[in-house]
Amino acid sequence: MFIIFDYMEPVTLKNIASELGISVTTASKALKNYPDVSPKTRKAVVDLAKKLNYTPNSFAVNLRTKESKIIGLIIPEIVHHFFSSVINAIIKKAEKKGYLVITLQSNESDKLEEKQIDLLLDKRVDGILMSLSNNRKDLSPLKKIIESETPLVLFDKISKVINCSKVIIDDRKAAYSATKHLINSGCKNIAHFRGPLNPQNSIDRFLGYKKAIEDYKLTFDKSLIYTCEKVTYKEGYNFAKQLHLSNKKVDAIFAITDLVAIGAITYFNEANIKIPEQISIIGFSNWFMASVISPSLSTVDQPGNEMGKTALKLLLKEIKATKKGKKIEYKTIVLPTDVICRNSTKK
Amino acid sequence: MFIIFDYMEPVTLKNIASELGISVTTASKALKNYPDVSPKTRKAVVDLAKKLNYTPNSFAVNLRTKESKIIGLIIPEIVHHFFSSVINAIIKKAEKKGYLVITLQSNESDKLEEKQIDLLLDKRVDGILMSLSNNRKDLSPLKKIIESETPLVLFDKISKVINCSKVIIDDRKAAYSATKHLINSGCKNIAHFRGPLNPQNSIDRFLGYKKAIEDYKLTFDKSLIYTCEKVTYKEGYNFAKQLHLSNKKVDAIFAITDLVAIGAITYFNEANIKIPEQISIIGFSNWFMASVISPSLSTVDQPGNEMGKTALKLLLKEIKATKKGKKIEYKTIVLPTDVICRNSTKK
DNA sequence: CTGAAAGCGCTTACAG
DNA sequence: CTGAAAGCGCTTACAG
Repeated sequence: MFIIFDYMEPVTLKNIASELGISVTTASKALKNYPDVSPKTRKAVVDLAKKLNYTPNSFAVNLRTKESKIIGLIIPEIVHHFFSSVINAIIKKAEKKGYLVITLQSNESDKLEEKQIDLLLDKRVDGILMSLSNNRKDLSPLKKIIESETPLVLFDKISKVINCSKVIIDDRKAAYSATKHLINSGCKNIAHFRGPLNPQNSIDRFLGYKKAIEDYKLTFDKSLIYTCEKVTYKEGYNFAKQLHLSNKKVDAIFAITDLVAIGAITYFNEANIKIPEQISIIGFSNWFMASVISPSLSTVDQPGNEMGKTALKLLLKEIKATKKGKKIEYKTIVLPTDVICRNSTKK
Repeated sequence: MFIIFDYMEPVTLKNIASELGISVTTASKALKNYPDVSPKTRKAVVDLAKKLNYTPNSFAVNLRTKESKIIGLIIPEIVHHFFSSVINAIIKKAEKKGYLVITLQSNESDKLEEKQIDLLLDKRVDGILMSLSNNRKDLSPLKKIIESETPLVLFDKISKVINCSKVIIDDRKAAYSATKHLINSGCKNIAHFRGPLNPQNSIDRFLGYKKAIEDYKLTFDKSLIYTCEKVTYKEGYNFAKQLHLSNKKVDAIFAITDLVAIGAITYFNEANIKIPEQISIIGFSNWFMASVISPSLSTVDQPGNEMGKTALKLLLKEIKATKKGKKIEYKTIVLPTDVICRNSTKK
């Protein structure tokens, strides 16, 4: 045969068909294992396809099947151990299931988050996974996703009023356990470095803290609540300093996040305040660093991997159901957390 | 008018055209600002498109234009501060330029890496950005990318023999500076916790270390070289212990990575060895944690953000050139690094 | 200024 | 078992 393919042009079904003197239809069916193709023809097609390194043009496949085989993921920040491990789990599992993942980072900006939702919808991703930015108040962008019939699963930072599947931890309970751990170890005046006022997350952790204080007959003292706007290391450091210089009687801190807790630890180390003898500190997330800082940080383990996996599993199920035109029933899955005792709290 | 669109069906150009009684061609041109459309028609189309929330079907656009507007990114590990910040920069900048990013993680497995290359090529991404896994020896998968005419830019962990653009730091020089910093502060017996034997990165850092030792007339001692297979915290910890128990005369360590350095710091802290008085430690990367650990870790700043931005910039340029059928000239960009002096080394 | 037509590369219902 | 035809939803060269 003297048919030569320009090696730059990708091989198409048409090439294969004409090379073999058969129709595009048959070539397509042969490669897709349709039963109504003779073994001989099938073999010829498969062999030639392999020889020419044929791969179906995904643009054409997408257009025909109306599926992108892409999942969109929007998170507030990648450079954050918890989210890194969530992404990780999602990407890995998606790949196994034949999906690729487009990741976008809202940077805690609700405007950007909205644009990113539009980008993903325009791209016609098969489903969207989101952890909301702290400032999200207007929920219409989320409703837009749902109206577009694109399956949506929220995880970690969710909105209770949006009607979709969710994967979360019980922040209130987890914060309760963390505070209880401090109380059980003998602490009586426990400060809380909380997160911003809006996100459900930080509200729940605050409420869990408060509940524990009250249940165990300690006095809730509003002046021991410090509100981190950005939830940074720096804020942890500064509030620790502020607390110290205020001369308030405090023997423990429950911080919204390990990062904030580590900021506090750094300050107290510098100020020569002994942890946990003079002040106990417990964080939240079980970031890798928590085990490495000195003293090592007691914290609440937040299962990032598990959360990513679970969220993706739910999403894929909904994608499948949607494709079949089935009604989706939304689930909210609550993953368990553990308090991890290290050296920043007393035994 | 009584034409009603099923609200579930996405709006197409055809819908708009028939609603307005014009052709699809004209509707398309109107939205794409072709000059040969009357202002009146244009306005009608644009208004209706807006009213109906029309967005072009990207599958169709992709198929027509043969562009996916997606960039593929393969890195060894996401949960790693340096790569997180690279991803970050890439995603942000890509978004601004109208591209979305599919991220894949090779997990240091060359087999997986190959599969992922195929996935991205099958997806017909417009370009690929890669940082190679440590085990990459067979370069044919990379050549496959190049043969497919998909622009490829390697960053950080590259292969010198592959003919494509690259963004790197001068690892040898950076390691030289780090070692020199130890020497200048009075250290004479400097151990090196190096990376695996294969990756160029770890070879170069080793060579930079060795060069500095020799230039400054210290004796290079092979027994002071410890090779991390996985470049983990644990290895840093264990080698520090091994080194300590060996009773070798050593007053400094240059570690391939902050993570390894922090492992070492943790061991020495536990063993009550004073840093930097008894042993100085310098790391590599300037991971966030380096500034927070105690003592804070001197290190080499590796500009992740800059690297991500630069790599993407090069890639987009090549994508544009390829589209125009222009010849690409490959560049290798070397980004500057700095030694950051903190408290784990003497002044 | 407008539109008919071709075509991107597939998939699949249908006819034979 | 095979293939002609329609169609997914766009874009664009071309004719008028």
